[in-house]
Order: sequence, then structure tokens, then C-alpha cells
Amino acid sequence: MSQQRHGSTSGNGARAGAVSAFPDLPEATIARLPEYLRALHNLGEGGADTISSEGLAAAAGVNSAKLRKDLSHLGSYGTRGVGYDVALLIEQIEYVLGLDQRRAVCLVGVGNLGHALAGYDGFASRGFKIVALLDADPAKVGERIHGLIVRHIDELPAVAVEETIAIGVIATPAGAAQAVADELVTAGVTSILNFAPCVLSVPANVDVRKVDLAIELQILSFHEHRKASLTALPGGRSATGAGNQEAVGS
Amino acid sequence: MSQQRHGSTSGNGARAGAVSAFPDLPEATIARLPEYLRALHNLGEGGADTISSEGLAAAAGVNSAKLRKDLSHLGSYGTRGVGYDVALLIEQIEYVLGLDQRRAVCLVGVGNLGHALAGYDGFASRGFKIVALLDADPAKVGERIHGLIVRHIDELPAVAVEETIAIGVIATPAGAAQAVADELVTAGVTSILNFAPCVLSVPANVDVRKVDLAIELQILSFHEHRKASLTALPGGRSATGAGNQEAVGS
DNA sequence: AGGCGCTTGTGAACGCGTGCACAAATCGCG
DNA sequence: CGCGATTTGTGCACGCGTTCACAAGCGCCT
Ligand SMILES: NC(=O)c1ccc[n+]([C@@H]2O[C@H](COP(=O)([O-])OP(=O)(O)OC[C@H]3O[C@@H](n4cnc5c(N)ncnc54)[C@H](O)[C@@H]3O)[C@@H](O)[C@H]2O)c1
Ligand SMILES: NC(=O)c1ccc[n+]([C@@H]2O[C@H](COP(=O)([O-])OP(=O)(O)OC[C@H]3O[C@@H](n4cnc5c(N)ncnc54)[C@H](O)[C@@H]3O)[C@@H](O)[C@H]2O)c1
Repeated sequence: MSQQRHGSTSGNGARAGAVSAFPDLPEATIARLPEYLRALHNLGEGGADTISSEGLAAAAGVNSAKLRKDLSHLGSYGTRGVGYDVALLIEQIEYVLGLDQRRAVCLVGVGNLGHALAGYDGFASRGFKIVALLDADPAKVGERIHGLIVRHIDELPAVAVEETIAIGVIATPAGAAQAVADELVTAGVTSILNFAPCVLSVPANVDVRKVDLAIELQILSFHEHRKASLTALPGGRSATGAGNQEAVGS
Repeated sequence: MSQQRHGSTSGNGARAGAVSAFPDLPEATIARLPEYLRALHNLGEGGADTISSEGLAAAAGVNSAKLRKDLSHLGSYGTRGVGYDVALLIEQIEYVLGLDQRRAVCLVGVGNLGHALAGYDGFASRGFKIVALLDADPAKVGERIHGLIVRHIDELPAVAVEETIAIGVIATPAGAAQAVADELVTAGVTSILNFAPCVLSVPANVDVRKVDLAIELQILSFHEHRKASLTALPGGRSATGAGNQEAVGS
């Protein structure tokens, strides 16, 4: 039990006072903001100063109406007849996502996958910093990867004291994932990204997101199956198929 | 343009005749079926013969009503007062997902991430088989990884002839992803799993799914930001937070 | 055979997300 | 200074997905 949905359905919403008034963004919107952000960075590097909703939507692979509605939830940062100021919009989205402060990431499980993640430069460039690599295997402990030394999982509490860990990444086998998650929670981590193919039970105040390769492949397999059974039918050639672009993770 | 949604909104649906009558499953349902399948395999190995919707829902991390509705779309494979036959349900879900036939996967880009994917045993155990590893770097070509030899990307057409590729996986830098996608499509691949952080343009009959780490982290970052700004407010301790478990991929 | 408890399957209500279509707003130009 | 072109911001309607609640069905026990 205990796994609910994000549901910001708590009725606390925005009070009369202008204390902090955190924007009560729809979950679907915040899932797309990173995509907009990446598109904006690309456009900015391309020398663009302003961008229309149509242009940005194309770059992000979404409908322009959806994009405008998403951005309108952040406030009015566009100019009618002109478009959005790229630099300003980047700043706003980064603020909302909390990327203005570099967040510390702790990676647990330096195996096949963990090794690749540890060497990924896409972390640093997006505002994250891996501050610790942890593993239970004594043979792995001490190994140096991209300037970081692998430490033993038992040192997690110590690591948490040295630096406030914002996000814990689990890249251990499924059998160890729940135990690792428990330890992360005990150490004060309130956001977990789980690569192990299993369900995690965590307290209500902890956010868990899961990335599961096999699920993605199986969904694609379904559509292959469907397409195959369709082309084998009367209908005709193609035309019935539907392209898509499901955003999933990174 | 060109990127629409899955939308099986084509009105062809189920004809009067019982030709193949492919179940017109909601997209949200098929995204959860792999999760149910994994839970069922675990339960089966645990010696369970039958399982109630409540039990299976708990194992898969979802609401039991949702699970029953999902399964009801496949037909009536449960027994009232008893539950679902584990083996039968596994068989049915695997059939619907098209996992009864082993699907060939082609991995393009054997770098940091591609190396990890190539060595992942989670593919084989879920009904997939990597049949080719491709890369553009001459230094990588010829390398042996887990019994497969890395071949040059130019050999893709030849590979496609040798074996029908069901799914292409892109693990190249973002700059090369669109070109690789085009080559995959030309080679006849109609399902793509993209790890590069960019939007792909593909014909309407090709399915693309994307896995983006950075997006996952940024979503978690947002919730960290939100939680931080909440605990700093009058309210009280916690209780307002919301646990969750977003399924994403694998 | 009948009744009782348990579990599935589903009708109905609700809420969220999407997309259309347009009014409001801004810029540039004559 | 006013007008038209352009683009944002949003009210509204629709469809999908989720959840509740319960009738129908099944097995077991007496
Ligand atoms: N390799 C991939 O491409 C891939 C893809 C998708 C998902 N996954 C999943 O990611 C996870 C890791 O996969 P992998 O291929 O890297 O496996 P791996 O066996 O290569 O690595 C697992 C690592 O976790 C460490 N570990 C085990 N128990 C631990 C514990 N209690 N605390 C800390 N560390 C512990 C092990 O020492 C090992 O180094 C698995 O759950 C796998 O299903 C892997
Ligand atoms: N490493 C990670 O943990 C990680 C995580 C998430 C996403 N990604 C993304 O996955 C992709 C790969 O990451 P990586 O760390 O493995 O990078 P990498 O540079 O280590 O590997 C890229 C590989 O692609 C090959 N390649 C380049 N152009 C090619 C082409 N046209 N055809 C075929 N092969 C080509 C290169 O030779 C190289 O071997 C990137 O887009 C990255 O953003 C990586």
C-alpha cells in the first residue's frame, strides 16, 4: 500500500497572502517543461533571441496550443505579436524546476548500468552533480570512475552528512532495490530514480520515478503485433498506423 | 510536424466477422500490462497458483479496480470468488503484447550507454534478442561484446536482410540520432526506442518511444523544490506531501 | 440443496488533459 | 496616429482515464 499518485490535490493551494504561492502546475505540464527547456537551449545556442509558440512547439515535438497553455501556467512571459524571450523563458523554467540550485545526486549500484550513468555528462550539463558512487561489492569499492571513488554502501549516512543529497539513483539488481531505497530514505533522501524492475514502497513524502527498459520494449512489441495483424487484414496498405512520440524519461 | 499520438482512433475497430478482432486496448492499459506480467512471473515463481486482483494489484503497485478494468479489456480470464489463474493470465498478456514470438532488437551506438545495454540480460528474459550491434566509430567495429561483434552502421541494410528487425534502439549522441533513425526506417524498422535527448521525425507508421534520464531528474528536482518551499511555510510538518510511483520505462 | 462469503466484471460519475477557436494585446508601417 | 498583421493567453467542449460502488457469479460449507 502507500503508493499513491502525485496528486497535488491537497486543497492548500494558493492562500490569499503572497507568501510563496508555489505554482500548482498540472503533472502533465511539469513533465513537458524539461523538453521545452532543452529545445530552448538548442534555439538559444542557434542564436535565436525570441521564439514563437509555434516554433518552440515544433522543436519540442508538441502541439502549439498545448505549449501555450503549459507556459501560461507559469505566468505571462510572452509578448503578443512577437513570441517568447528565449533567455527569460529559460530562466523561468529553470527556476520553477528548481534547477537554479545544483542538486546533488547519489548513485547506488556501480555495475553495468551504473558505470554508464556515472560517466554520463548529461547530468552536469542539466544542473545535477553526482556526489557519490556507492556499491556493496568490496571488489568495486575503491575503484575510481570519472574522478569519483566508489565507496561502500554502509557509508551512505556519512555521505548524507557531508552533502545534502537531493536525489538517489538506484542501479542495483531488483532484489536489492527495496533495501537500498530504505537506506536512502533513512539517510534523508526524498527523491529516488529507480532503474531496477520492481515496485518500491516508500513513505508518502518520498517521490519515486521508475525507468524500465523492458516495459518500453514490450509496449513497442505490442504495437508491432498490432500493426502486423492489421496489415494482414483487408484494409489496404498503411495509412491506418499512427506515428507517435511518447515522452518517457532520459 | 508528423508526430501525432498513438491514437488508435481509427474507426476500423472490430468488424462483425471474427477475423482477428485485435483488442482495441487503451494506451494507458497496455503501458501497465508489462508491469502486471512481471508481477505475475514473480508470483508464479513463488509458487502461487491463482491470485486475486487485490494481491496482483499490490504486487504491481496499482489500484485493484484499475487492474480489474485493465484485465477485463483482454476478456474474462478470472474466476469470481477465486481470482486469476496465474499461468493462464501470463499466457494471455504475453500473447496480447506479442511476446509469444521472440523479437529481434538492433542496437545502434555502442558507447557508454550502449555497452551497458548490450550486456543487459533483462532483454533475453523478456522475450527480446539483440541480433546486431552497430556503430560508426571504426575503433569500435570488430569489438566483441557478450558474444556479438560490433559491425559498422553501413551494414544496417545487410543486417535487416539477414533477420527481420522488430525494434531499433538508438544510443548515439543526440546529433546523430535523427540520421540513425532515418537509416533504421529505410531498413524497414517500424519501432524505435530512443535514448538520445532529442525529438525524432519519423513516418506516421513508425512508433517511437523515448527514454530521457535528464527529464526524470528534472521532474524529481521540481518536486524537491516544491517540497522545500512547502516545509518552509506555515502549514506544519509533512502530511501534505504525496508519495508516488510513476511508471516510465525500463 | 441452499445459503454464505468472497471476488470478478462493469455501469456510472468525476476529474484531468487536450485541442479548438477566438478575443486581447503588441508591433510595425504607412 | 491608426490600421492590419501577428501571436499570445484562455474559455469551452470533448474524450480518456480513474475510481467508486455494486450486481452477478463462483466455490465451499453445512
Ligand atoms: N544494464 C542495463 O542496460 C540495464 C538496463 C535497464 C535496467 N537495468 C537494471 O538496472 C539494474 C542494474 O543492472 P546492471 O546490469 O548494472 O547490473 P549489475 O549486476 O552489473 O550491477 C549491479 C551492481 O549493484 C551492486 N549491488 C548489489 N547489491 C547492492 C546493494 N545492496 N547495495 C549497493 N550495491 C549493490 C552490485 O555490486 C553491482 O555492482 C538491474 O536492476 C537491471 O535490471 C539494467
Ligand atoms: N551514458 C548514459 O548514462 C546516458 C544516459 C542517458 C542518456 N544517454 C544518451 O545516450 C546517448 C549515448 O550516450 P553515451 O554516453 O553512450 O555516449 P557515447 O559517446 O559514449 O557513445 C555514443 C556512441 O555512438 C556512436 N555513434 C556516433 N555517431 C554514430 C552514428 N551516426 N551511427 C552509429 N553510431 C554512432 C559513437 O561512435 C559512440 O560509440 C547520448 O545521446 C546520451 O545523451 C546516455
